[in-house]
Amino acid sequence: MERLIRSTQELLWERGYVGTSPKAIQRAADAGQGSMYHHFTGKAELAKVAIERSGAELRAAAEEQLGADGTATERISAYLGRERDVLRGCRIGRLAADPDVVADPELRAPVAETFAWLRDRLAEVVADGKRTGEFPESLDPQRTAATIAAVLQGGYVLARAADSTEPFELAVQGLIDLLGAK
Amino acid sequence: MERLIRSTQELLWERGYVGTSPKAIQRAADAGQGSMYHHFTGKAELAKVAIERSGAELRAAAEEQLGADGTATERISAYLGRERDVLRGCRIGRLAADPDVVADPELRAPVAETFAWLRDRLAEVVADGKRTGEFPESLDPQRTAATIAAVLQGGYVLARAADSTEPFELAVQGLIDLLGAK
DNA sequence: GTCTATACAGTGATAGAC
DNA sequence: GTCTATCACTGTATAGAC
Repeated sequence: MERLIRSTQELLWERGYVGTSPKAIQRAADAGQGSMYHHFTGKAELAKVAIERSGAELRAAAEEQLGADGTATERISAYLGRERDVLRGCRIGRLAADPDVVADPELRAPVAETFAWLRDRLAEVVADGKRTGEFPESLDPQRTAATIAAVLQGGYVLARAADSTEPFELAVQGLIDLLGAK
Repeated sequence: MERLIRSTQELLWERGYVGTSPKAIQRAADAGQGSMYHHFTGKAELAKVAIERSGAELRAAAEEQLGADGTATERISAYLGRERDVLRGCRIGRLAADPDVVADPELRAPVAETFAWLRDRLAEVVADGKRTGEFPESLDPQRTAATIAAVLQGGYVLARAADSTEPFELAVQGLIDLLGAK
């Protein structure tokens, strides 16, 4: 059951919801049909559990940099620059491309909540930076947070399209330039 | 044949490559099996033609704002702010999430070329803005161009995840703030 | 050029044995 | 709890008639 969830997380990351079949999950988890349908009502419920867990992992990973000691600029730079498997893309952002995920409120909810949390958390850090004078009073935390999150998600898209991490790194560096040159 | 290509463009946009079946294409195009397999060797070749066409359309649409009269700032703002069906996402960027597209050089090529063109074109406009003094000498055109493209692509991701255009608009506005506040 | 027939693996699930 | 059997259907394609 644990393996079913973890295998589903991996497959959703790699192939999305539409591209992931129950059979593939069972194969990857080394479990039979009966096992999967005993623990879960079907593909959708299993995916929901897997997405929720991936969302929690993403939040924990982001909090490692965003909640660390240091100035707002340092924390944001650490978050932007941390080790990432860029060409694999974002395990959560990837699901936003999936029509069946977006169409099903149960599946979309954990995706929506993860990004809502991330944007709020980034906005807090930006607001911290305004208090300390790192960022100008004119900077809008909500907008800036959305921009930061979007650069990461878009960076993944550009990198996968190019089959190269370069566009991701350029986009992140361009953002850091813009944030710093204030 | 024309209808086959156009239907494939629509379906790829909506459901991606993995989620689009030959049968669905035929249904949408109101064409039979024989017709499709007469004109194309299979799903992959038809998709390649469809992606190439969508890429050309994206370039033409972008050039409408980026190649218009006006300052660099005006052209970039017009491009960022033009009418978009945000919740549908980007017809090209969407394909970067598709494992079978990224894995097949024939399918990935038009996606890669479209974004390579877009980043170059944006970099030209940024360079124009440096010449006119709108942007500071310190601004790196390649990086900034990647950031702009990433904000759009990431904005789509955040918007679809939230089932709302708001995150897209916030991210774009945040970018405009950062570009303008120089 | 387009149609119908056919093929064979895979999808997503249910049923019942153990 | 897990296994195997079965099912109706779809995915992707080939073959051959018209």
